[in-house]
Amino acid sequence: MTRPHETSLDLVHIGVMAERVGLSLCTVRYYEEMGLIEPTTRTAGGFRLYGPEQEDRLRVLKTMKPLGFTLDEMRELVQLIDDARRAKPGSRHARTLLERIGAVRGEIALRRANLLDQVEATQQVTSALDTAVRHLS
Amino acid sequence: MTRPHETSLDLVHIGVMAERVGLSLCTVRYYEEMGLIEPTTRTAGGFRLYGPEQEDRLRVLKTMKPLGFTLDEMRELVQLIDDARRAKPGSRHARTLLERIGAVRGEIALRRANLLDQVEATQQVTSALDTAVRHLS
DNA sequence: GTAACGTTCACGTGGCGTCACTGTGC
DNA sequence: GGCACAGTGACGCCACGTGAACGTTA
Repeated sequence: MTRPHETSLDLVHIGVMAERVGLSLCTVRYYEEMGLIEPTTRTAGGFRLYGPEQEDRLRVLKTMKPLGFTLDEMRELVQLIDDARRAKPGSRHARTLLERIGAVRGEIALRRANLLDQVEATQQVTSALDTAVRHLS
Repeated sequence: MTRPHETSLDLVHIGVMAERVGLSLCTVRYYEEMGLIEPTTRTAGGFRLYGPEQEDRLRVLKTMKPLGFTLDEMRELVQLIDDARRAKPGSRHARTLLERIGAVRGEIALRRANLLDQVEATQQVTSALDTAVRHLS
């Protein structure tokens, strides 16, 4: 019934969106300045309004961040996903996109392996602490 | 036999040490400026010389870094380990140190859990890529 | 109308990287 | 004595955080 033209109903202010995805207002605005994301629209007074697709985008960005990617790389990735969404399946363009996606997946696997290494490394720190504990008691 | 007074023989320059532990010269010098570590001694000309115990210290610092600790927190930790090494076992001081060590271990466990969460989170990014791949082929 | 929330702009911060230039060590 | 290595500044950078001063909205 209620199909108010075209645009979605659940547009939210930056505060709500930031809270939802777990990023600070500052970060979201900075990501916009760096060209990683844009609000769906703005109010007459200039307030940013975000729709659900922006929420997805922000979630992707948030998960990428701790993997040690730079903002440039993160922009590349979300761009890539966007392009893929819009590309004609099976087309020539689609194939080159598939290749780039493969490369990105490789990068992610690498970072993931690094994270696991770091997890193991924590053992060394705790064992250093263990030594201290044994000495003290 | 060879007990050349007191000091150890294998003192190395900053370049060698940095290479060994996998930190940059800049980082090592910066850590010194921040009070996290000091060279065992210096040459007459002013070159930094590091002994094995400094290597241990740097390794601890290097493993702590990716856990997201600030330099202040890292300084606290290495100080703590130092104090523990020097404290009289079973003493009153030793007990308070043991408490602080326990707290630090808790913090490390927390960071470790965070790392593991991030590892899982990579799945979400790759699955977003998978969706794109399925769409393209 | 009044709080809470938002805007832009400018400056600060942490943890280094990067010169530039000079001084050491083998 | 020559050449790599090291020394100390000073400045630059990224990814935000932190106000200030002011406008918007439920």
